[in-house]
Amino acid sequence: MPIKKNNPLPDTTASGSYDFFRDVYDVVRLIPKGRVTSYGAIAAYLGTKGSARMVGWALNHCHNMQPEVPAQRVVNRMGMLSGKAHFETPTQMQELLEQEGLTIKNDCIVDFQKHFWDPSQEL
DNA sequence: CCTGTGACTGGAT
DNA sequence: GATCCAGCCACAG
Repeated sequence: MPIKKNNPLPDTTASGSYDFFRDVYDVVRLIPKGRVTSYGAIAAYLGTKGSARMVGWALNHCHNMQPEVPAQRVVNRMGMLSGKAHFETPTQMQELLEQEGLTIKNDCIVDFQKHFWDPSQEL
């Protein structure tokens, strides 16, 4: 179930209809430090299972978002940093994760399963 | 309105 | 196993 709480994002973006985005950002912000989740898990939690791409697409717009979204904690189901290219520098995503106590090897989170955080199970 | 494009995923090949 | 393939759906042009 979507979070649907009153979370007034600065919005702007003219187009309106930012419900999906807002929900994605809300869930991502709830990911505990040092834990990670997958696009699919978030999509499933929001009730749009199978639309993991939308989650990734939403995160692609999180750069100008306030408050900031810890997008580094969202990776694909294999635990790979598939979105690192979309950060300010290609190494920032890995560095951020390492700062949170995770180990990255070959763009892959070591013991991904161990640090996995499933919103539909934890929330 | 129609088309192309994804920070993805699960099942088929 | 590794790869391919087809859904997925919001958005920009």
